[in-house]
Amino acid sequence: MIKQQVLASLNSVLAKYLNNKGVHGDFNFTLEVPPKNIDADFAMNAAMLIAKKLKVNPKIIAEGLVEIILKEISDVIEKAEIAGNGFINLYVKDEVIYKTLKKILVEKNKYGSMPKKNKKKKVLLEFVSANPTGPLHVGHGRGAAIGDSLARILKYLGYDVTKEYYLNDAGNQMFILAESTKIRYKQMTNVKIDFPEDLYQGRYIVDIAKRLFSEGKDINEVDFKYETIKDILKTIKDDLKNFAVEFDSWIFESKLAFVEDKNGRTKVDEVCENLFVKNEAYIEGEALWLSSSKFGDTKDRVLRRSNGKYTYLASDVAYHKNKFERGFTKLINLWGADHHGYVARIKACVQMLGFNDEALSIILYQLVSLTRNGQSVIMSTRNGEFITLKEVVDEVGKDACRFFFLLRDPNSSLEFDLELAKKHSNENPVFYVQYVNARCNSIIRESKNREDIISDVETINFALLSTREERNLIKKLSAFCDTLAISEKTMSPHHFTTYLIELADVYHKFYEKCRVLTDDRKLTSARLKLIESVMIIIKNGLNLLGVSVPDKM
RNA sequence: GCGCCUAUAGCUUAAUUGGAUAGAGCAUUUGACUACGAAUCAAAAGGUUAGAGGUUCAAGUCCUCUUGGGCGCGCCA
Repeated sequence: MIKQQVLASLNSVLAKYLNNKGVHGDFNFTLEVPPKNIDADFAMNAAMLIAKKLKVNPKIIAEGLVEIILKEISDVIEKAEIAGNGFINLYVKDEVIYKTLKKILVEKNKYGSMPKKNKKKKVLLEFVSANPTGPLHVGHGRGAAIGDSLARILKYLGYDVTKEYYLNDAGNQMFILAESTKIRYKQMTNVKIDFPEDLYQGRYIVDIAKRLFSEGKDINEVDFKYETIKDILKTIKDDLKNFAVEFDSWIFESKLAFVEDKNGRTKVDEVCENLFVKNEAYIEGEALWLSSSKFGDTKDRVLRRSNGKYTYLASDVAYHKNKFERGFTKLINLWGADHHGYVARIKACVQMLGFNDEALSIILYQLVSLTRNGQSVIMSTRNGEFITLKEVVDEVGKDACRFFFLLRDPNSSLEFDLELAKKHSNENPVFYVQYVNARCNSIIRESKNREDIISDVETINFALLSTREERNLIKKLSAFCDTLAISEKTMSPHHFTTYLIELADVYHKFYEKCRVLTDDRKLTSARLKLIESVMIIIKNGLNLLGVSVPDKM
């Protein structure tokens, strides 16, 4: 918020300066937080950028800028200095800093948020979308955490977000799945039969068969595919719920793509014909091919096989068309990085359907590498040994698990050591952050014994918060808004874990140095307001990550 | 073989998207609890950002090459 205000003021000054010089064009200058050895609040790089354009010495530009800054916006900037290399170091007026604090206290859980006015930003965020062939594993958990947090952040910023889970229930994997349950069922009826290796081995299949068997239905009357998917889906939904992830919309491939209308035509028929007519698809060797190489794919892809059956890609094209038809203007797909080979072709499809390439963003997250006592654990839903999301959540808790998943850039691989995650100790950074809230609460509880506390925000003298630690803390609180901005820009929530850890660090330093409850009534009141703000921001930040905030630990 | 991603301290990693002396946590060493929670703080040590070139006022970040790692290359989903 401080940064935004300074930036706005500087923009107006800069526009005036450039206008006087007769220079046109955009200068995307930035305000940086300077390194520790420099005392200033912000550093601006505008002089270098302008100097480059005008081909003059940056120092001359900087001198001119400093002069006009001090003249025009002295209500915001206390001091401006030129650094040797052309940076302008800015010192923000105390009033601006304190105003932020007031804003946080007044706006509370809306601080930094935008009203839901961006109707044009109707976002469809599709994530997890794991095939219903087994419970979610740890890798899906990362996708769930990232997607859900991203949705929370975008909503906070005023986007109209729909979270969607797409179920591939139409492929021949489903046949194998149904067969797996059926054979398990048969084994229970004392029929001697081996369980083939290429079927799903997991225990959950046995459990489903058990349920069906206990219901006593005749084997020929049971719809194994339907029953198996039903149970697995329930498991998936339960696991997600325990992970604080809820979807707004569930889309079944079978229903979306393969249901016939009154003329006996499906959506896949429609979209393939459409592409053929548009000359984006052609027939060769009796198969229907998509000309995806025209739009950057490495080769063309089959939509309909020579045997007349559609590929997975075909129904996916229908699905993406459907997304746009439902009025979404921005599609975000969150995929595991092992699907990267699929990006080019689906992007090609979007363009062939007549939509802007930018309308679809595909975020890839690197898979979780799971280790146990240093030994890597192979994760496969087909294998006997795999670690489910539920197992990890049950062991380390929802909060630690989510925080852990959100700790890294999606594009960087995440090492998840089960033994380490199981440890319920302070090695986990989530405790470091939550501890801030616990400490704050403790002080608040203690302060309830006093009757001389000033609670009205307007009568508080914030100028008493004058130590370096206090000023740093307020500035860090204000950086909540910057974190929102960068998260939006990069479409990643991981900046918030980093931010909260940094905020916690600054808070603990403040805590050591500045005692809150003292004999000084006015100072105590001001500091109590400061920690109230800290609690608001910690809570807001953790909410965006889907992590809860205990008052006591 | 082709394509995408990636390489930062002993380990796990961040870096406001091209900015100043590359930040944290864990592990190691040292110090601080008779006032609000020591799940904390203060300090030390740890780096040629895989290597070599290039672009520019400025490169961990962009470009080229080399090397190591991950993943993907079906008329599977």
